[in-house]
Amino acid sequence: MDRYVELLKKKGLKITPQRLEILRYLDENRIHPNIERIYSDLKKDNPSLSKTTVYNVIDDLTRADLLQVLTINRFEILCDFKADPHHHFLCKECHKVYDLDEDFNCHLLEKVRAEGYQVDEVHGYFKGTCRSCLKKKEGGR
Amino acid sequence: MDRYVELLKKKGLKITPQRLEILRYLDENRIHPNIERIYSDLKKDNPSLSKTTVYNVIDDLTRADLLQVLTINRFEILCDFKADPHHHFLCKECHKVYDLDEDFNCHLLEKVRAEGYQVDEVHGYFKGTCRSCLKKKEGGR
DNA sequence: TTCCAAACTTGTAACCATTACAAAATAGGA
DNA sequence: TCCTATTTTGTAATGGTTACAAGTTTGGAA
Repeated sequence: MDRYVELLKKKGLKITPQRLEILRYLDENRIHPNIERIYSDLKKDNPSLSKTTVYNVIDDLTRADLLQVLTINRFEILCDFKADPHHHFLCKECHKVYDLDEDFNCHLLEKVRAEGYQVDEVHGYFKGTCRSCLKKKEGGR
Repeated sequence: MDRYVELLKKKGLKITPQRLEILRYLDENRIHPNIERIYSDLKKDNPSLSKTTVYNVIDDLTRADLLQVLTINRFEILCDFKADPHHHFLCKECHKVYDLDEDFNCHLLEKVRAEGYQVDEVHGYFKGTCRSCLKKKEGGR
């Protein structure tokens, strides 16, 4: 069975050509495209594709944990096919986004610098549930 | 001399009441407010304040490295008075943003979990200049 | 295989945060 | 004190994202 059909089934999402196309596109093009880029690239072979659909599919797939959305800059949302968690480097000159080491490891910053990147900013964003909300949830049971 | 006057002077920015107010507000209220929050809180004592000014001042102060802008979520820009670099935790339940350990240290993730946070996502965003752009810049000289 | 309800896609219209702009006000050096 | 560049302000424009409703498709049930 197609790899992407399988991914969708596993998550209980319906199989649609649009979802398959977008999944395949993001898997095969690891360029962290924004919505506009995804839309215009796929529109070529799928003239009936709507931008609303791109938004909807990205939302669905992100909620299903098949993609992640990068908010690395304030100007656009970038989409990333989700395999192992990994970090990112945004070049402020060419605006390319590079994938970094998959681990949130010791001395990652030093390693990134050793690889020749000039690092001006380091943002670490953890997301989840804080202690007081966890407590509230337990209490609610 | 006022601490904030000094900061602005050091960066070669003109001293204006609006810039001073916003700097003071962000320094004294480490709540990572969005633009709307800054505007409405300061509007109380400065009825003539314009939202455009808040946008302008945040831009100026960020470019001068006195603030940093967090793009931790796709819905809004959060502002953070810039002291030492530090990381952030976004609670997806209450939407609070917590400051974390100042170092990009060994086993930060484990430490965050040990402190009782439930971590679902870890984003590491490095920003600067990539190797090929550095090379281009050298060549351009 | 056919049917049907729920889910999905599409296009348009609405929304709203951010930016552009021009006029008025201010800062700060001469 | 004066003058010019800079900053602030309010309004209007912009444009990415979302809401909505109609049409289409999916996939399970009969």
